[in-house]
Amino acid sequence: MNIETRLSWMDVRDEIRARILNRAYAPGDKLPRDEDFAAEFACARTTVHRAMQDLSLAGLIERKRKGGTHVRTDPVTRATFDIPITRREVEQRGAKYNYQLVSRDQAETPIAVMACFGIQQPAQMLHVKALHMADNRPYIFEDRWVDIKSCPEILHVDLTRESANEWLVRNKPYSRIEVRFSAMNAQGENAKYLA
Amino acid sequence: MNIETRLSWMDVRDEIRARILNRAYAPGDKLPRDEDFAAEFACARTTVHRAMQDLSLAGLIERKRKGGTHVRTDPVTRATFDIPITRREVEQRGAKYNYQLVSRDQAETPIAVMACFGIQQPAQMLHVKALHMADNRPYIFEDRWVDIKSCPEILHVDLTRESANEWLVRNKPYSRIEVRFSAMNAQGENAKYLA
DNA sequence: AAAATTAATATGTCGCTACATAAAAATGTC
DNA sequence: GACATTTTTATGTAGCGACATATTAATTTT
Repeated sequence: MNIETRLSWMDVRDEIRARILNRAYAPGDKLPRDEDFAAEFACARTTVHRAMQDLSLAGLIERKRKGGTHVRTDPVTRATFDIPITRREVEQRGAKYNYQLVSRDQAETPIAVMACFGIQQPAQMLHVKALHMADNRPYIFEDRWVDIKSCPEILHVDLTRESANEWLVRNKPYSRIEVRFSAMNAQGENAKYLA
Repeated sequence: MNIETRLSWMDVRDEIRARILNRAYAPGDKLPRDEDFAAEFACARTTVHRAMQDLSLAGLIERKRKGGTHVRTDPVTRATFDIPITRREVEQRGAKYNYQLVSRDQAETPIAVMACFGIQQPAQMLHVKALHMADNRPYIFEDRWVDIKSCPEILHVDLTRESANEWLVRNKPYSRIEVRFSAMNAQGENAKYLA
C-alpha cells in the first residue's frame, strides 16, 4: 500500500484556493510561478496549470503570459446557470403550454438597452415581445433584444411558432454567452451555498 | 511556412459542436469515442478530451466512463455570470454608497424559500434584509436567506457594517455555488449572444 | 435462472517533453 | 531621452505514454 497517494489537480487547486482565502496570498499579490508550485507540491507543471485554469475560470485569480498570476483584487463570485426552455419547464409541471408572439420589430438599440448590454455603439437589433402561458394563464413575458450582427439567422425564424428563447437555446447553444442582470440583483443573489 | 497549421482543441470542439448543431449527431446520439475522433482529426486523444470537456461543461453533451459520450437530449444553454459587490458597483458609477441593515432573524426555512432553494427538509437559516443606497436613494433591496449549516461563520459577522452579499462574496468565493432564478426568467434571458 | 465474480472498455488523470505566444525587460539606435 | 528591436520569461497548448476508475458486458457460481 502506498501511503502518499498522488495528489490531483483538484487537491492543488484546493490548497491554493485555501491560501488565497487565508490571505496567505492577499488580493493583488503575485503568486509563485506554476513551476515553483509544481516543485513545492512535487507534481508536474501541467497539474498546477490545470488547477490554475480552474481558479482563473472561477474568477479568483488572473493570469497573463509573462505577467504571471495574481490574486484578483476585487473578488468575484462566478456562478453557472442553465437557461431553460420555457416550454419544457411548463410541460414538466404538467401544465399546458401556449405561446403567443406579441410584437416583432427591427430597430436601433435604444440607450437603455445599450447600457444593459454594455455596448457603446448602437446596432441593429431585433426586438421581440412574447407571452408564454401555462394552462392559459400568463407565465412569462419575454422581452428580448437580439443583436442582428451576432446572429443574423434569427431574422428568418418564424417566431410565431417558436419562441426566440427556444430557438436560440436550441440553435446557438453556448455561443459564448455573457449575461448581465441589471435591475434584478437583489433577488438574483439569493443563492444557496452548497458543499 | 507550414501550411497545415496544427489544430487546437478549440478547433476540435468547434467542429464537433458544429456537427451537433447540424444534427449530424442528433440529440441522444452516441458520439464516436475520443480515440476515433482523434484518429479522424489526426490529433492526440488528450486534445479531443479537452474539447469534449468543454462541450460537457457547456451542457451540450454528457459523458460517462465506459458509457461513452452522448448528445444531450434537452439542450441546455449554460451561462456564467459574476455576482458583483453592490458597494463597488455603486462607487464605480461615482455615486455615494450607503448601506443599512433592515432586519436580521434566524428561523426555519419557510416553504416558499425551500422551493426556491430546491431542498426538501427545512433547515435553520439566517434571514437578512438590507437596503443598499446610491446617493441616498434606494438602489437595491437585499432579501437573503443563508443556510447556517453550510456557512456557520455568517452568524458572527457584523451585518450592520458589511452586507451579507459583500461578506459572502469576499469570504466564500466560489464555494461551488448553484443559483436558481425563480420568478425572473423573462428578463434574465435577456442575454447577448457574442462571437 | 439469479447472483456474484471477472473481464473489457471508454473516459479521467498525471507526468513528461517540446514548442507557441504574449508581454515585460533589456538592449540598441537615433 | 524617445523610439525601435531583441531577448527573456511565464503561461498556453499539443503530443505521447501510462495508469486509474467507473460501468457495462461477459462469465462463472450458486
